[in-house]
Order: sequence, then C-alpha cells, then structure tokens
Amino acid sequence: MAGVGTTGELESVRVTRVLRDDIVLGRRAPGSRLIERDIAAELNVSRLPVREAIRTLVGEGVVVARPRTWAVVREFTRRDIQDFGEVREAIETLIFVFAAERHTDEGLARLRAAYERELAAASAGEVEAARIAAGEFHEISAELAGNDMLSELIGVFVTRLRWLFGQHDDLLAMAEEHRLILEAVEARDTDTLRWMIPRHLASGQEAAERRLSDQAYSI
Amino acid sequence: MAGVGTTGELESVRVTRVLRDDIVLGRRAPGSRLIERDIAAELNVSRLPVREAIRTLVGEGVVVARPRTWAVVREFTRRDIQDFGEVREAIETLIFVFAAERHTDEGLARLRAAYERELAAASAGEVEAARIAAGEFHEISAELAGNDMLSELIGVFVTRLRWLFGQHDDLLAMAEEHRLILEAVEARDTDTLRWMIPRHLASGQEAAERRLSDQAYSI
DNA sequence: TGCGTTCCGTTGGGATACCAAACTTGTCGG
DNA sequence: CCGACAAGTTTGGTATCCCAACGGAACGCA
Repeated sequence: MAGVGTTGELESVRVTRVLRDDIVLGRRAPGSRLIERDIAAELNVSRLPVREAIRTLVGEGVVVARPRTWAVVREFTRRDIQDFGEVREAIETLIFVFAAERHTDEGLARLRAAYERELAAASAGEVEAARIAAGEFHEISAELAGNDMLSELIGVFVTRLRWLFGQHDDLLAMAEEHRLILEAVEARDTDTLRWMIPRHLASGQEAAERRLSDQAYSI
Repeated sequence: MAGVGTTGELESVRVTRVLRDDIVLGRRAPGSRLIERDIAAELNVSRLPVREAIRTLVGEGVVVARPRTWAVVREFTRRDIQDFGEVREAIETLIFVFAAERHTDEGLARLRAAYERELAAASAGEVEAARIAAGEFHEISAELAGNDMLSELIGVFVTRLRWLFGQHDDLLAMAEEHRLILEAVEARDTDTLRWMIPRHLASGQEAAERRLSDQAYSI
C-alpha cells in the first residue's frame, strides 16, 4: 500500500492535510471540482475519509459544498477578502492585546522563536517555511491570550490565513511587522497594539486584493 | 419507518438538529456519552449521518470528541463561559456597529419583527419561542452587517448562544435590552452601541455563570 | 491497602458494495 | 434563443464486516 506505516494518524486527518495543502498551494485551483470517488482513488482510501476531509475544509472556509453535487474549491472574491479582514481585525486585536496582558515568559520565548524562524526563512527566501512560521506566530499568540476560544477560532482561520499569506509577496516586510508586534506584546503595550494591528492586517489585505484583481479569480 | 416523508431534507441535517436540541434543552446532560451505534438505532438511521452530526456539533462547540472513543456532551466551565464572552463581545460589537452603519429599511423591518416576536413570546412566558426569536435577532443583525463571514461565525456561535440563553432567566429584561439595541441600530448610533453591547452581554453572562456554580457542571 | 498491569469488551475509523435521489449537462424542439 | 426533457454523474445513505485503540475492571504485587 501507499503511505502506510506512518503512525497512528487517522486517514481522514491525512486526507484533509493533503487536500488543504493542494488548495492553499494552488495545486487545486479555485472553482475546480472535488469529486469524492476520484480523490479517494488518488489517495488510495475509501470515500469516507475524503468525505470527512471535505466537510472539515468547508468548515475552514476554503471549500464550498452544496447538497448532492460535487464540492468546489472556493473562489474568493474581493468582497470575501474584505469581510475576512474586518473580522480578522477584531479577532487579532483581541488576541494580541490579551497576549500582551497575559503572556508568561515561557510563552513569550516561544513567540520570539516563531518570529526568528519566520525571519530566517524569509531572509533565505524559503517561502513556504516563512508562511508556516508566520501562521505559528499567530497561533502561539492566541495561546498566550489565554482564551481557548480564540485558539479555536484561529485554528479555523489559519487555513484562510495561509491562503492570504500566499498572496503576500514581501515576506521580509511581514516579518518586520511581526517584530513590532512581538515587541509591543513583550512591553505589554496594548495601546500601540490597538492601532498597530489594523495597519498590519491592511498590508497583507492589500496585497491579496491586488493579486485577486490581477488574476481575476472571481467569476 | 419513522419520520420519513418530511421533505428532501438530508438525514444528517435532521440528526444534527435532533441531537442539538437534545443537548441545548438539557435532555442530554453535559458529560453524557454520544455513542454512534446507539444514536443511529434510536433515530433509525445508519451510523454515517450520526457521525456527520457529531462532527458538526463539535464544530459548534457543544460536543467534545477524541479519536476512537465516544464523544461526550461538552461540560462548560466558568472559564469557558468567560472566554466565550470575551470573544462574543468583540464579534457582537462588530455586528451591531456594522448593522447600524449599513442596514437597509427592509432589513431593519425584519430585525424589528424578530424583536417583536421575542417580546410577545417573553410576555406570554413562552420560553423556547423567546429564545429562538432572540437567536434570530442576532442572526438578522449579522445579515444587516453585510459581512458574510460574520453571519458564518454567528451561525457557529448560535448553538452556544442558545445554551447560554437557556441559563438566562429574565426573558423580558433580555427583550428590553434588544429594544435598546434595535433603537440604536435604527438611529445609526454606533457610539452608544460600542458601550451598550458589553453591558448587554454581561447580564446574560452573569446569569450563566451563576447557574453554573449552582449546578456545578464542571468536573 | 494502594497501585501498576493485564486483559477483554466496547467503540470509532475505515473498507466495500449497493441503491435512490437529485443535480448537471447536453440535446432536441418550438 | 430559450425551455423542456433525457441520460449520465455524483452525493447521501444503508448495510456489513473488520481492525486498532480505548476504557474499565479484574488481578497481582508490594
């Protein structure tokens, strides 16, 4: 058999990861069909894990499924990105402000480590590694915020986040913004964070919207 | 067979609704087991729709599932309710402020209709009807906010919301608070909303926390 | 008695085969 | 050009079977 013998990992989790990466990395284009049987055959599994994976990705907002037809990779419109940004601004402000108020030394060290991984990868031009580290920066911040619900939310957002980051060209600029956030969190400077976050998001947002109008993903 | 012939509704949707109501209405207690085979037998369906339903409810945050064991109805701790409140404050503020800025006359009329249904039900002592109308008040507000992502979020939150409302005894007080919100939205008075929402949430929050410490749901 | 270990029944994850409902799509006729 | 219709696809669901992993209780040991 194919990838057997890895670990006790559930097939549905594996399939989810494969499909998610396919989508985020652009190997499955927005609008393309996700047909259970075909995917099951490709990955040497039954339709069941594929079904679960598709549900999960619908929950993460990168797949659209209507009853009794195929699901498709979601096509993000300019409007979707704008909506996402509005919500993200509120959530991330909450996260970083709470993180500033509640972080421990141990947690801060992990946050700094993620930033340093991101910076190193960005400097070396390792695009995917930088994006993953950037995602972790956000996830760790949510943990520092000491609010499980925020972590849960970020967990769902992070796929869309990866998609957005995929559109964000200037990795070094993003790392620099994360440095400023890191320092504000360390100094417990919530006032600075409250005006900094919207700006931070705006830069990634603009890049995504620009890219979108170029490639005309929307219908 | 049992409830066949209703409509083209998907079994998984029906099962989800049944389980959700069981949980929110307290017919399935926090901590009680959700065993696929048993539930499937109870509802005369196969295990698949039950599986999907449980996944959905995990997504809505009212069920906890670990791999390869039974799922359980979530036990909310005081901390969970506090975390939820913090996030909800940010999201709902966003919703009502945007609703105030962006609502149409038609939308406002629907919001008022929901409020009036809530008030009527609360006055008549129809608890469940009042709670449903209160939930719709929030959902319609999210629509008025003109941000699909907010609607999506509320859609996920609404089950937990119903659970919280289940702890909220004074239906008339809640309806009165919704009237104040409704008026502020109508007047596009965002400043008032920004300080009103936290107060509105706090009242429901307190009731939930009080009830929790009485019944000692947590471990 | 207190505690770690072993063992067995239970339970979910997955595979396979099959069917019905309904969604797509292409075709034909007005 | 548009709508009705027919054929092919695809999902949702059922029914079974199997296995690995988990939970819990009995057991043995210190």
